[in-house]
Amino acid sequence: MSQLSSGICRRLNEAPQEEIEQLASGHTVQLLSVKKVSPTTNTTAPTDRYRIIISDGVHFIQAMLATQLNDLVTAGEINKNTVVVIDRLACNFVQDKRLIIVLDLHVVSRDEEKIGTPTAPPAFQEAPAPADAQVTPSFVASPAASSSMAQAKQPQTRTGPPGRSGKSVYPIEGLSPYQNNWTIKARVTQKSDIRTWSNQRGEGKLFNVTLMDETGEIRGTAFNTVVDDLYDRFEEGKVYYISKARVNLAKKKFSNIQNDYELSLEKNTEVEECLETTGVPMMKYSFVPLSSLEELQKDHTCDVIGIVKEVGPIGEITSKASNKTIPKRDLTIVDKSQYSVRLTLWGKQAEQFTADDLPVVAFKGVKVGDFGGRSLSMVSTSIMSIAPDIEEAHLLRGWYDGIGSGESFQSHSSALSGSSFGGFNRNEMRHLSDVKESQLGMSDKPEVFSCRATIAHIKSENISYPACPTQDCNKKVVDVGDGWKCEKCDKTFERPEYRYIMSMAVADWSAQAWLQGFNEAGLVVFGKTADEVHEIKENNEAEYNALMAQSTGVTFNFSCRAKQDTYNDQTRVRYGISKIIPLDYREEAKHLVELLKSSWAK
DNA sequence: CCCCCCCC
Repeated sequence: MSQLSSGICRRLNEAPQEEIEQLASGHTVQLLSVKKVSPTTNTTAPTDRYRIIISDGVHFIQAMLATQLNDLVTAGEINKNTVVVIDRLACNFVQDKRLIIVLDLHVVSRDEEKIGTPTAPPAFQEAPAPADAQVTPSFVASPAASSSMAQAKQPQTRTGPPGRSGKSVYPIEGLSPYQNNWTIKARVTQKSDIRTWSNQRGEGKLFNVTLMDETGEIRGTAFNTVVDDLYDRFEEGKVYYISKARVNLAKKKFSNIQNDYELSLEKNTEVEECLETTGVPMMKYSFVPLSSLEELQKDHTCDVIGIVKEVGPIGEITSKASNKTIPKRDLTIVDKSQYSVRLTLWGKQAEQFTADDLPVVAFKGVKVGDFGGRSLSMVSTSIMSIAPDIEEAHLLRGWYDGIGSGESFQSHSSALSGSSFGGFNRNEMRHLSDVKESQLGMSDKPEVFSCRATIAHIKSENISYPACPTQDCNKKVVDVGDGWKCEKCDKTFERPEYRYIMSMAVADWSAQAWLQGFNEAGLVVFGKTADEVHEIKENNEAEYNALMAQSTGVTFNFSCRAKQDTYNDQTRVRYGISKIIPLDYREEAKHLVELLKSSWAK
């Protein structure tokens, strides 16, 4: 049985803030409960938050799990009765309540019984709240109800750690709207240009910064006169103490920063450069190989690192929406996965990019597009770093200068890959009922979708046609007695080459649909050439029927093209097979495991 | 209070 750090819960419940954060590390506690906090009413679907109850065997207290630890819950690493060591925590004071946030922990043991019979610690009276406080928040208040609390004044009695008088440095991960007396120490990883806007609600100007510390990232925005005050104070890459900014709920739709909140930099916001920058990381990347870009959904963001193999000329486009002209420049980057992808720079970055010495460039938060299969584009929150001093960059440099420069690179637009050119995209799988209900293909242009379905029936009367054997002709040829004539090639051949043209009913759990398949589909379904099957059909009806029977009931992954078609004044959608892939059960199982681990499974 | 991120 584990030895718990008895007494720690009572101390966490009573100690003043500056002591709590020093109490933080090394205490062994048992989790009596790990529960998701009921979602807030806002519609932006913030990250899940977990409330935990920690016990030292004598007393128990409530705390919150930092969202960066959510994976521990979803992966089943921690749950009821898990014994853990708290490595780091933070404490928020919300008027007379304290909110403990566990920032880091590690598991000591699982499958324990509840240790001891812990009780709630004796009531403890915090320093009295100021008289102008109006709201008494519950333990975890809804962020929607937070604006009045964010204004609540708090006693300023803290002394803080050495290095900065009167201020304790607060982790970005722990920031919330419930408290306004904090100072973060953060690196500016990205600073936008000053942007102006004008709409029915008014006009103005703004800029954004992305701030990062060891615990997380947050976006900060300044408007109008604050732009004049602060824009020149921030320099990308430098570290600042920042305090007295307002913490608002982030509208996650508009940014890929991993934080439910964002900062509004205001008139009285304090910004002070910090030269002591140890422990403040330069940048956090999560690189994806260029080969796997097609697994990402269009419009999602990702981090990539590559060699800039080609620098396109500076160009200009005219935005359809705003009618503005914007400079652009396309780069082609390649990586170890032996793929290449086009990446577009905009504006100043497009104009100023000159590197022609095949540099390593890292990109954070670039947007995935589907032009040419897959493409990448810088957006305002993206960060480009030329020849960054990180391990991945050095490895890539070494690989390219050694063997990479001699390799050839696959582009996403090749017929073999790329979702918009007949590739199968697991992340954009549709159910057949959904395909039909959403009237895919009813618009002017064809639309593609992927699905998994089982062959229920193959129209067996006519599955192939006699085709011209000329490479890439494929036209139907006619029997002219002494041979087979192709009108297009104006040639007569001794024998045609049969090609599949088949119509088959497929079904998934939701619906059935008729799919049209051509030669490639037939080869996969029957495992024989159309010539061979034609031969069987002519000579052995029983064998032909057996082949048809054995080819039904088989499941495939498909990628299809839905297209409108008018025949006899009737317009309907036809689904063409652009790719048919036999199931790889190892691959399917791997995907299911990933699905079980994801928040979807909850 | 923005939130557009463009084009082919």
